[in-house]
Amino acid sequence: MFHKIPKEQNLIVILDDDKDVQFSLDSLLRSVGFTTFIFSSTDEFLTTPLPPQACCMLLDVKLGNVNGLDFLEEMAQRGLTLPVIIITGHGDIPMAVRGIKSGATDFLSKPYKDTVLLNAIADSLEKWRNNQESQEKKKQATDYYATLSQREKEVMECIISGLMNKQIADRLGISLITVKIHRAHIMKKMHAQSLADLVRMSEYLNLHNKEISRYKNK
Amino acid sequence: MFHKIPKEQNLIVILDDDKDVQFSLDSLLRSVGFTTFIFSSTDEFLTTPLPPQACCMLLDVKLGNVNGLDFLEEMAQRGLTLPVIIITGHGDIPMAVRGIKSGATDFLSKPYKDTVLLNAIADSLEKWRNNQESQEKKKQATDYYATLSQREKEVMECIISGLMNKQIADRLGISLITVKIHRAHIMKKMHAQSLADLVRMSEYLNLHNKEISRYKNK
DNA sequence: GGGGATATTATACTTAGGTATTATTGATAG
DNA sequence: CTATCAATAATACCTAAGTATAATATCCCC
Repeated sequence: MFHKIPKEQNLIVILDDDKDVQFSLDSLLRSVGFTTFIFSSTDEFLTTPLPPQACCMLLDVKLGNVNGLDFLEEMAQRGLTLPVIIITGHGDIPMAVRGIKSGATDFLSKPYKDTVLLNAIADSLEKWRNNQESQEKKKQATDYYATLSQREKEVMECIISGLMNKQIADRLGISLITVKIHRAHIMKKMHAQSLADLVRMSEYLNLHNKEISRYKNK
Repeated sequence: MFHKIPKEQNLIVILDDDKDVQFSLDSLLRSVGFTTFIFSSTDEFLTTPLPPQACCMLLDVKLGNVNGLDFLEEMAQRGLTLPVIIITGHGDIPMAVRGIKSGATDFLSKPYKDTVLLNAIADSLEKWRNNQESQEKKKQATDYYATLSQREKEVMECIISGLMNKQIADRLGISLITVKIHRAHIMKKMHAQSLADLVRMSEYLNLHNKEISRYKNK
């Protein structure tokens, strides 16, 4: 199934291997003004670049020989943060529990009313909007961090641990002035206006030793 | 399954208005080494101080004329972070979805096997342990923050916004030296070893203007 | 082999941050 | 009424941080 990638807002991704379901979901969503982006398999979805306007996915539990719930967990592992509404023909409570615990924003069992689906989508949109900001920050922090050299990353870890330049110099076995230069580069590359800024940005990264300062003497 | 239940985490809270259910849950849990703390109503639970060993709650959906799911949401609003396993006699998917979305760690519909419940409790314990650390940090940060005077709180907001002492002095209309003194008091009262520490602690608080520094000139 | 990025260091200077001491004022609790 | 705390401020001193300039060495790519 080929679709031109929509450029509009409010793009709903449909991942379902049943043509009839695809058609009826597509009809409903288009009738209320959404754009759809339809996939029949997880592979098809994963190999297609997703437009940034994508704000919600409708995911079937039964996708050929792929379990939709397994796939949901795989998405999370891949860092795909698109809100997902799970739709299933034969759902039960353990399945619903697993789906929500895996991060789905809703779990709908057929038959359901159109309004229920549309409400679920509205909730997902809300969640999407709320996540956009922190997602953006995380992405930006990650991108900036990627431009740091290895040494700069080491110095940055020390900085956000609360170490003084002198201590950093000792730890890395370099001179004080070198630390200062690295530090200046870090602030510039990370686009941080202040140390407080840098520390908050680092919270979006996965830097480990955040608590060194708590164990240092005095 | 439970090789050893730590004494610090052995208390299961049961909130169910059915005496028979209370008895059977109590028997099962005691047989595997847990201690139980049984309540028949939400009022009874809310008015009784909870021992720190409490690590998990088993919550019935039907509590007289109180809806267990409503109560779960109320608990969250009151800041009660005890992991909750919902148990119900007549559950359906929407109910399960709501329960998990409201923060329950599991949703069990009768009849269920004992092992299912015990597994759910084990998972809750895991969650409880993971939450303990950040809960502790948040509580500590909040407690320390509460000891700050009004002026010190104002200065602290400026500090974590990334403002320099001079800028803080201008903004608050006080002298540079006074800002420095406030700052020293803040670091001491907050038990922060470094500015990075203070910024991270502030993340556990609900201080608003974290992004002032992004808008300052230069 | 030259250009560029990275890493390093030095000197010199400026600004920012932290500490100690002392002191005044106003409010509040005992 | 007095003691304490909060808030303010001045002086003086010291340390930490930041900036500018210049220089050296390595490594990799074209």
